[in-house]
Amino acid sequence: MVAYVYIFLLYSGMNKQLIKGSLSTIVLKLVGREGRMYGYEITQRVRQLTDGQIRLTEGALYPTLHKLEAEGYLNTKTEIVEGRARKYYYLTEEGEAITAQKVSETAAFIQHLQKLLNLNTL
Amino acid sequence: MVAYVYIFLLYSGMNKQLIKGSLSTIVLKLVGREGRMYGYEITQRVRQLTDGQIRLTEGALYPTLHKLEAEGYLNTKTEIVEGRARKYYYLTEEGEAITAQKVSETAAFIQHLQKLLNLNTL
DNA sequence: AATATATACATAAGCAACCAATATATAAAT
DNA sequence: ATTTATATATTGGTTGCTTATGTATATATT
Repeated sequence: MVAYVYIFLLYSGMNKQLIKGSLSTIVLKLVGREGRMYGYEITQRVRQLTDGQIRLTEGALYPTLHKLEAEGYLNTKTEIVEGRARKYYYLTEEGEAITAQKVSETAAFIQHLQKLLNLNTL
Repeated sequence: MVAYVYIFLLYSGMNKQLIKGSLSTIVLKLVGREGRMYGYEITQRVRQLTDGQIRLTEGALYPTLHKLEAEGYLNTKTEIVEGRARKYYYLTEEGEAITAQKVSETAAFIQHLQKLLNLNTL
């Protein structure tokens, strides 16, 4: 007799739409605190720091990185590592300033959200 | 002689993009805890609870209310109060369930965001 | 040798959510 | 008479994200 075990993987779908405007802030902050990061590394770091619950897709990340670079908040340096190109991103001075500003705005917004949703009392 | 006082109102513009997909959650939660609310009242409550820092515009609110009603999460009852029509919104049973779910998802997201932005240590 | 997985960057199409502006209308205040 | 506050609603536009696709190399598996 053979026992068949059916494993149902229920992908929650709850992963969706949870970034919403805070993506550039997250990217800037991560790059700032690690000194330099490349795109793929950022996706993995976000996944790791959120226990796999937030998955940063490339379609969202790369346009955001390019935009932040165009705005003068990030600089790049491409290196070849193990046969593959890696594009490292660094904060510019302006990038450091805007990061601090964006992080504090997000912190304020979180406070408001907690008040509106009665999360303070939890 | 007449002294003209020019008052320059500098609208910060920082009000922008601060709702971030949490609008329907906020609306549902507020209506749920007050029992019933009408649109204008919601805009004023959000403004009051956030010390004027989050301004919920009508162009965002009314489509959201209509959508939540169409989805079966809100019911309405129109009353005439002091000559003006007021459209009160109530949570349906489904609305109560989805509110609890959305609030806990938002709470989880806030936790992730705080970790990514190093806000825990503040 | 062939295939799959992980690494690494990137773009295109499309949709949902939000903002700014506008519209209508009544009541109260100046 | 005009402005402000109350009250609901729509339209047009933009941004930000998702899904899907594309390219390419290195490593692991079969």
